[in-house]
Amino acid sequence: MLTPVPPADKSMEEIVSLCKRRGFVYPASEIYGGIRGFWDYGPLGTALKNNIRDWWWHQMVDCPPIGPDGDPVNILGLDSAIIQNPKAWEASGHVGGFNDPMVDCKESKGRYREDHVSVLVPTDGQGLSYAFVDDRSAAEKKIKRDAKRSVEEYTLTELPAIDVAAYPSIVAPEVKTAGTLTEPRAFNLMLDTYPGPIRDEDAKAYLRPETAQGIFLNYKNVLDTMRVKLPFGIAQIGKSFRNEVTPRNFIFRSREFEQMEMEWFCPPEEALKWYDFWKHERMKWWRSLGVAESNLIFRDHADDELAHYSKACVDVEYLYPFTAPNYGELEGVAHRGEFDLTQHTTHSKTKLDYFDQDLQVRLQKEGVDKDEIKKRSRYTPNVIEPASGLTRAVLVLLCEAFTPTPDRKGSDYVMQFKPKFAPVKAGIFPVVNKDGMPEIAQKLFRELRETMPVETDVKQSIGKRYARMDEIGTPFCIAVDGDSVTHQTVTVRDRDTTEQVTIGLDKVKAYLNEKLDA
RNA sequence: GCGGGUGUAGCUCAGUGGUAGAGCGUCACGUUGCCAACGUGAAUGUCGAGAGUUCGAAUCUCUUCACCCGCUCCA
Repeated sequence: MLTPVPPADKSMEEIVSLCKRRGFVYPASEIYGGIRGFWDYGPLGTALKNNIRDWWWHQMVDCPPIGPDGDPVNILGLDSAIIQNPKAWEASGHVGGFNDPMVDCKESKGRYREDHVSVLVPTDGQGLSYAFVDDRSAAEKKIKRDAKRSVEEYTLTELPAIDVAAYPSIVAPEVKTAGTLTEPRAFNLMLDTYPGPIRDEDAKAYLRPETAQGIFLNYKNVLDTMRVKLPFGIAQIGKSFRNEVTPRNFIFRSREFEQMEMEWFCPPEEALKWYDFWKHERMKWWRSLGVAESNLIFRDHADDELAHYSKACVDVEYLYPFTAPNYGELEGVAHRGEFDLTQHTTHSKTKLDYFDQDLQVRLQKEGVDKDEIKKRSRYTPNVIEPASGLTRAVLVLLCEAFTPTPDRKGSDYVMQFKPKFAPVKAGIFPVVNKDGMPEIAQKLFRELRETMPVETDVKQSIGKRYARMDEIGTPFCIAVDGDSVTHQTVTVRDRDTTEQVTIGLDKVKAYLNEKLDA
């Protein structure tokens, strides 16, 4: 068995190079020089991604876990459009909140949101102005010390109200000299597009920055058409797009990526229970991918870190080679309260509440007052959202599986994917390309490929063929030898131990199926 | 966005102004009896892109693009 390698000792450069060399991930539009923040998934990367995606869907939608009270949970699938009515993004807060113009300071290298910067401007218009973000006293000190004037002679103005032409006379926060601020630049976090044959500003629409909103937009449809009761979930997997300021770290932060999100709708008083439930279910799921426990942690968000919509949030984090010894974000489980449904109710003028008939009946039995029942049985559900990156999951499995093998003669790397997620499940090789062996291998190959991705190869030495399979993480290699001809047996080689077992030719399929199911 | 680094074959890299290279990988043929064996042969490059200097540029200059590291940002 191979010794596990700590993520900090793995080289991203080697991982990226192996991904290219073996067809996992290519730089997007490489022949044109690439494009920042975009990546293409090659044949093996696509297979790996699909395997992870299918497992998520299987565990989330088709065969979800039993809930905290011992009842089966109900989650429905959805595939909403990438482009929605732009008003949806105003309601969600993405249009208003993330188009903030930023100013840079050439001196301090600081970057500030324009609307966060305040400026003390001399009321008489003579001399320099002094800017600050939080620390007004620092600006006042500069006034006394450098301008040698009284603070009373200045008027407080917000930076957005100041003309760019006046910037040269502004002393930026944290610096002493004036004129170091650049003009404000808009950072559009959403990519936009113009549906329709004519480019018309009024037709501007956005590529979704998250799949979640498509779920909220269809909450009422699902409720009206699918005979569901609270609590229930809606799950969706799909592409999202964000204008990341700095795409970095291979496929970790890219401008086009794929998400797996589930919105869990529940009565407000149950929200914390479900938050806790999904938090731990999600961690279980990540472990089920074959990720070592020690490489995964929870990180609870501090209150001041919480997004505008969120009441509580925890990240599942992974020990990426490029963040080590720190962990980096992988999945967020957020308690979104009723924020989203309320926002969309307000903006769309469509009721997105829930009439709880079970509660109505229960309250009637308890003899609760009629008006009280009416009031309490109609409410806006709370939402718990486990949201993870599918493309980040691919990255995690690539990093986790990547194992340099200096001890293994000739072989450089083994990708230790759990068999369930390996792009190729088995290689079928005649030990030599003669004496009836290739024919048997070909027959076995044709039989296995009916149900699973397998490869066969008759060229070159057997060792070389094993090593090639190791590098793409194929868990099993089946060698057809002389005994296959005389006794109808083959040997199955384990990728991680290189140990071999001899089994009957007719047992191969069952043997592999058992291992792949684990 | 800032600072630093890098860009030459699929991968790793050598090549500092004068004919485009190596190792590995890939392919073909031979060999083969379980771990990148061996032999012979072959293909593969607009030297990231564009412009300039020069008789001549992978090499010098400028611009640009991409990647890496550190800041910054990250609903």
